[in-house]
Amino acid sequence: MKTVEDKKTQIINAAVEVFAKQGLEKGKIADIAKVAGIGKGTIYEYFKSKDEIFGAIENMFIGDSVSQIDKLANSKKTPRKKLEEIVNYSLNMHGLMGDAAYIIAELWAQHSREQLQGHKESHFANMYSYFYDTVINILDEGIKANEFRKMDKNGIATLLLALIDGIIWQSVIFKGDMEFNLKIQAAIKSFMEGIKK
Amino acid sequence: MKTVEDKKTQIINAAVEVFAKQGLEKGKIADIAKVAGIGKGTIYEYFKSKDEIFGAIENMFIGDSVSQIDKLANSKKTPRKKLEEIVNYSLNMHGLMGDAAYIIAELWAQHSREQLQGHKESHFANMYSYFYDTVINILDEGIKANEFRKMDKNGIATLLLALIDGIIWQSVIFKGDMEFNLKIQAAIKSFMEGIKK
Amino acid sequence: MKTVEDKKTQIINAAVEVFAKQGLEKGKIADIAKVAGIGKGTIYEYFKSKDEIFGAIENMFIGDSVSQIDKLANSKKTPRKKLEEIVNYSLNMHGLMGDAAYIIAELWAQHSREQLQGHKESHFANMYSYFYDTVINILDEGIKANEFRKMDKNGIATLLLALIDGIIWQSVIFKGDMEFNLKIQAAIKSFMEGIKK
Amino acid sequence: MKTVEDKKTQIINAAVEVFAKQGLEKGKIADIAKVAGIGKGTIYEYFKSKDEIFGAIENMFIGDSVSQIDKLANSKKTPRKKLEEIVNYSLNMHGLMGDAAYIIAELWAQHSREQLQGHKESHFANMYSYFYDTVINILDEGIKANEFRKMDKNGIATLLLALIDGIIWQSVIFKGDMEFNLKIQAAIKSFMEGIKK
DNA sequence: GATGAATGAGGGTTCATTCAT
DNA sequence: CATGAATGAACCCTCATTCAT
Repeated sequence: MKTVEDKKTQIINAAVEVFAKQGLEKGKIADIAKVAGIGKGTIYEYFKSKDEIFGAIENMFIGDSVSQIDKLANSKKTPRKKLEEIVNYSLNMHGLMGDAAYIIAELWAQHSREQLQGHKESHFANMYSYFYDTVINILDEGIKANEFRKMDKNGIATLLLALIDGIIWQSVIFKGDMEFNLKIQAAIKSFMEGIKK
Repeated sequence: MKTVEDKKTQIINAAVEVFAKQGLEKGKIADIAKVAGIGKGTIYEYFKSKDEIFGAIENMFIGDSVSQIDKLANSKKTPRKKLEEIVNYSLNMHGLMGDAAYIIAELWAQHSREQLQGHKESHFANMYSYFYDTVINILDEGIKANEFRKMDKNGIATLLLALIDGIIWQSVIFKGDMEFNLKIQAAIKSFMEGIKK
Repeated sequence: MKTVEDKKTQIINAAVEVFAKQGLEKGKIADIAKVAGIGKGTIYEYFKSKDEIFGAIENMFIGDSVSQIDKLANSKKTPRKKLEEIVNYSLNMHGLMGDAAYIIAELWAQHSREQLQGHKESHFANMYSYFYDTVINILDEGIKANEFRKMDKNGIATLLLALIDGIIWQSVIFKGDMEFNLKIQAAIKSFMEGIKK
Repeated sequence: MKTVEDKKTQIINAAVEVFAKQGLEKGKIADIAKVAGIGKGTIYEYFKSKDEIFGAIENMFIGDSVSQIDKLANSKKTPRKKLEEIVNYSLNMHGLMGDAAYIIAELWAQHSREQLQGHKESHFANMYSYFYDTVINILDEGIKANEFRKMDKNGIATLLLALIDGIIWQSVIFKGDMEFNLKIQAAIKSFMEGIKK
């Protein structure tokens, strides 16, 4: 039995596919409908507008990311393992979300523009602050457990988050380049070396 | 006396202003003309299409970045100083290019999409490879000069580039947040500490 | 026990309410269903199309008007009294039919257009001719009864019908204006004075 | 040389033709463009929206009517002659404005609806008040000139305006019916008889 | 009979591009 | 060269109607 939520998900998935291929603005509602295998009008039974679809994708991405990071942060693993898994999750996200990275980039830009113009608060900024706090906690934990050396936690946390973003960002461009994946692994190792006791 | 190049620059500047405020797709040719203080038709005397304006902005950005990095890399400074200045240049770029960061993000996404679909080669990827090689050289230089410790150069270079991108990316969101600027400085310092001898 | 006719009436009433508020074209079937407290699909069990609902409203209006005028015309009152009551009935119709006056205006226009284009005969025109004959008869009666002076019956009948329409028409605009109501009473009195013996 | 005003008039004329034939809502912008012999987009160079076209038609109608009535009221004719000409002008308006009567009816209904819902003040109501005052003045003039008998001016003025509206309204339905025209003439004559000294 | 989810034709509006001046 | 009036393809969204349940 299909619930409303199922249907929404079906549409969102089609939308992600279409927007990834054509871009947020060029992606047509008609195409989303075709991909979802439903009629154009049906989409409007579940979303008031194209903008609302944007919002839903954004929320899905943010929700998924937060819950995933949460799960990793609250696991029984060692701090070092936690950090590695957070980085790897982010790395894999591109694969997990399919081509969603393009979409996130555009939503991000769009959102930031609107935020700048005072239209709305940034969900992305909130997400960031949350991730930042989470990383700080793990670092603390690691220091107390004598696993990490004493460090400027703010600097390292910022470095780590920037690293993750940078990797995602670049992976958009170097998609499918095997050599790039090796470089990333090397980068992560170098980072972890830098903070270990 | 206005050369053709001057006029093109005038249009590009107007385009950057408009696209930054409205986005690549929502930014209208009519608005660019208005901001540039010329007629709508005149734009088409200098650019064949809106897409060509996108390309010109992209080239300008890549050209500026490459020449700037080049200049820094070939200066007489110490390797450590060179790296710091490269990072700082990138950091300031957001300020230097005004609101161009939004635009770059969208061009990037657009470009990656087209690349994925086999339409054209990625200027961004080329730019990256170039930056990567430049950083590797500086690291090499630093190790030989006994300024940097022995390290996995590939990992560290990748880490550095990702750091730069991540910072730019996040600065889009945290624009104007003073605390964020402090965190960035801390992150850079942490990174430099990690590679020094 | 609800008969089919009851259900139709229920729908018509809802339709009148909706059309009065939103107009014939802007008034949505979905809203009618909501107001009627039934499902959208149910409306199509009783009416083949939106146009058929228009027709039903029109028929109801014409039927109500004709039967009412008939009743008044065939009553035992004096001719003068009859005319006064016909006018007053029309005057009150606006109140009786709620906001139906707007609807009638639009149906009228729509109908006239279709008639002009040869699509169908005008029920409104038939209704008019009937009213016209009725008034002529009452005038005759009044003249014979020595209650009305000799007159050009055609002219006076036309004048009276136009007066009624004009008042309804204007009352749409001056709805709720007390002063306007006084003016109308004065107009009717003036008219009656003009035909009395 | 075509001015902007000329172009607007050209579009309005096409719009009147289209709306008269199809109705306000069913009349398509595309059709207006076709009738005007211009491109669809061009219409939006001169009018912001379909609603603005409605407004322009309304203003044209009201402006024309007011200026015409004004001219008649301020002429050197006798009061009786003035009234006759005002009535005749209104009668002819249907012919003068082509099929505009249908349009006016719908604008009227639309406008009244909006007014009722508090959206805007009614231009039509203002026009009415103006006509009313004008007629009162003429009646006054006629009484002083011993041309009209003493009367309830408010009643007679209201009667006259209602007569005019009623005639226009009915002429929509009886368009082209010669007998109807005779009846109207008879009605006017009857009215004039009723007020003469 | 009753329902409302699904549909897609249709229309208002936008805007990149053209071209006559 | 420069212009901006004109254009029409394109697209979002609405809503009357259908039909499986």
